[in-house]
Amino acid sequence: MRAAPTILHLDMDAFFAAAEQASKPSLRGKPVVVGGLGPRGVVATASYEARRFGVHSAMPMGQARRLAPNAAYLVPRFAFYRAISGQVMELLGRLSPLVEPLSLDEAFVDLEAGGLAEDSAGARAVGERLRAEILATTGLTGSVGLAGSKMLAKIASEEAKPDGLVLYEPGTERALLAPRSVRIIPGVGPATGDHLRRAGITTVADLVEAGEDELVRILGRSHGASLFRMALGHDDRPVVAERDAKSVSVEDTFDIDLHDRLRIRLEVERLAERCVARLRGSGHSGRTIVLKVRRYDFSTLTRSETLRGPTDDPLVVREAAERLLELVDTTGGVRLLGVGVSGLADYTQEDLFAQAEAEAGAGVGAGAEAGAEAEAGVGVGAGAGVGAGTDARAGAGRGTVGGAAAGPAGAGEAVEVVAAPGTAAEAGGRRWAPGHDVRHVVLGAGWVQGSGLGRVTVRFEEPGSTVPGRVRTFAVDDPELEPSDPLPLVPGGVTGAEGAAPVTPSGG
DNA sequence: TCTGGGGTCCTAGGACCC
DNA sequence: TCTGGGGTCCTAGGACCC
Repeated sequence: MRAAPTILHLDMDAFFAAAEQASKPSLRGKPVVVGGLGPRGVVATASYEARRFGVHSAMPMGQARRLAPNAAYLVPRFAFYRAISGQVMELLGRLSPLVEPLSLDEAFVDLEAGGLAEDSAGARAVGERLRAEILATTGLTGSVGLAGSKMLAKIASEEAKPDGLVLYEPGTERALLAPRSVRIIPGVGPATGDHLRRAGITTVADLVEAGEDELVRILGRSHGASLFRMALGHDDRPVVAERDAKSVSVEDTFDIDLHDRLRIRLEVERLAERCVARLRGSGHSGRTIVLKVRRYDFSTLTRSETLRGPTDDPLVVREAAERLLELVDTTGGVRLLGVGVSGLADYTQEDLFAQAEAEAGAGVGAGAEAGAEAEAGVGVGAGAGVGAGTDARAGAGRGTVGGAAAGPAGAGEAVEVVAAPGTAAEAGGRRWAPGHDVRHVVLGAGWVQGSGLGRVTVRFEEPGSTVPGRVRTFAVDDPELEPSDPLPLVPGGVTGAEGAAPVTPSGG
């Protein structure tokens, strides 16, 4: 705990959805939902307009579509978000050497370590200036919480949303927390919340009254003790700039459950290769290989194997994953497979044991780098591409509706951005995923509004314009249309497409 | 149209060791 | 011929977070 509110928590507002609205003028002020569009997709972020319909993060996409049928549904563009995140983190880095990113859109900053603020007034000024800089640099809004501890700073930023700043004076913590639900404390989720409720504890004041011994009895040593401290407003966790990664993993949920044992094995091999590519990309090796299987009934199990020493050899990881698969009964079907590596060594080291084993096992590791590029840029990510090939497509594609084919969106215009659920029309290896950027030889920059039935519908507009652009439909194999990189949100800004020449938005 | 993907931390039992 | 007490490693599962 510190005497001045010099721990800052920044949380960008509806980040993915806001980034999409900033880059697509026709979506501003409209409900936008970003997430997996497949039959098993979930919502990653809903814009505030979509939240009014009851749509929220982690909700199954099908449910979101029922609640907000006229919202725009987009696939996430991670490379784009990462670029914006980089700009924001850069601004935070100017405030203090101690910046702790929690995700692409969230971070703690220790203002005391930065020497920029030593009292409430100073901290507030820094926070407001930061918000202005973020808006000017990215075109997006973020909310700021300031307090004497991480927990309170985070609660403050939540309270500040959207587009606000809240500062809690040190000393007020207990009174402030007392009437709130136990769920406001980070680390208290649905299960712990239920557990406590059954014990008659629903508010933070109840936690304090219950006392540490009682909480330890209910929740266990570690959780109980830390929860009691939090309830009192005691939290002296430091802002930590760099934390070493502890594990690397990849997983895929399949559009349709997998039954064929050979196919399952093939997918495990592919996942192992992707996992190693990521492991190597981060400069690590690891000792423990983990296979994750989610069955048809959503029950999830893991099997792991620890090697004698760390490895980053694709063949070693793949063979371990295959051995682990042999331990799992997959009758009934599999909806998810995952491969992970933990017990990371913080440097890539040649592992003699693993090498020897590999050499003994089979012709040494060719085919290794294969999956290496998989991660990069593209950002189509999220489950797409998984079911490719054999899996059935759900239903016939409802083609994009161009109801709004021309002109500015009048009030009430539905922004229909829909392809056949879970699909992105594909032609010549090109995927027209909803929301992704394209360029037309004649008409210029635009984005995919939807696709299906051999057609792709594009709205031609750029971040800088103030009115929605016009919509045109093309054949998916139209040679004049090609995928392109994101345009900067503000003139001269970053695009997420390294090396791409920034294009100044029209009218800028 | 029920439930993503990438992480972290904690618990608990058994093996093993001193 | 009924019991030890830690500490550490490994495995499996679960809660939680964004």
